[in-house]
Amino acid sequence: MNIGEVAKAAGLPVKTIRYYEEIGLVRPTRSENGYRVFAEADLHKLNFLGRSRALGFSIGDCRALLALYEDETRSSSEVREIAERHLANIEGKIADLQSLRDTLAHLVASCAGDARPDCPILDNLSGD
Amino acid sequence: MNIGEVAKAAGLPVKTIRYYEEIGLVRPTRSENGYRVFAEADLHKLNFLGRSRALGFSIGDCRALLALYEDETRSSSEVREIAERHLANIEGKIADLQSLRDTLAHLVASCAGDARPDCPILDNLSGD
DNA sequence: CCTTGACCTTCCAGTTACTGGAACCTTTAT
DNA sequence: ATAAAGGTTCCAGTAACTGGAAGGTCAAGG
Repeated sequence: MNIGEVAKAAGLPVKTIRYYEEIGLVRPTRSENGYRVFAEADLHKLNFLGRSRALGFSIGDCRALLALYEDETRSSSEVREIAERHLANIEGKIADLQSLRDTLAHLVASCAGDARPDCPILDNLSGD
Repeated sequence: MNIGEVAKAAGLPVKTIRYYEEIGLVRPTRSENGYRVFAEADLHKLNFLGRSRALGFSIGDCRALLALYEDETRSSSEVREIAERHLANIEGKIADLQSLRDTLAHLVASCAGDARPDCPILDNLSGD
């Protein structure tokens, strides 16, 4: 398969796949004309990467997950650890954002949002 | 005030303040030796920026908010619009992260996390 | 007077994970 | 013959800083 075909099949942009090759996540061969040639295994890897990224795993995590996936002697605890760390991370982000949201919601609610210049939002930002 | 002093007062890293000058958010004068000199108004601005950034506003939004803050003829609706857009943005992010979290939590819960290689997390990533 | 240490300066590179674009080559269809 | 569609490489840009190198300035101590 050429890159366009594999991109469509994996649901990833062509550019992204080239980038993944550049950082060593996939290693397509090359045909005589210099075009990348992807095997089924490469497509499988790209699907794996697409799903991992969609779950928010960093490229580093994806690399580790892929290595574990290909390591028959892995222990599931290694995988789980990565996922747990990521989960904790996400929960932290959610908490941060919720706190931001609450603050912002209060500020927005307190602001008339009309033609007058008085604005509790600006008052708050400027230190009350 | 020199940059170190104002940094401490505003609770921002020195590097950040230099960066803010570079992108035109503050315009300290210079003393004869080339050192930046910050007035009270600059400190006030930096505090404003610090609070805005802490609420998650982008630099672009911060610039707009600062301009509105300094514009006596503003209407509070302009401020409120920026805040509302930001709030909606954050709510979108929260929803995305919550969905990720739910998926991840299920996956983590389904994985034994022991010495064996069987792993529902990897199964899921590889397309079941 | 000299040195030491704390500040200050500028400039360059790196971070994350791509994305856009230019310049150019290959293949396929008309 | 040519034009469209697809491929190639390489460079630059994104957001908002952050780290580090090389070097100037200033106040205090011996």
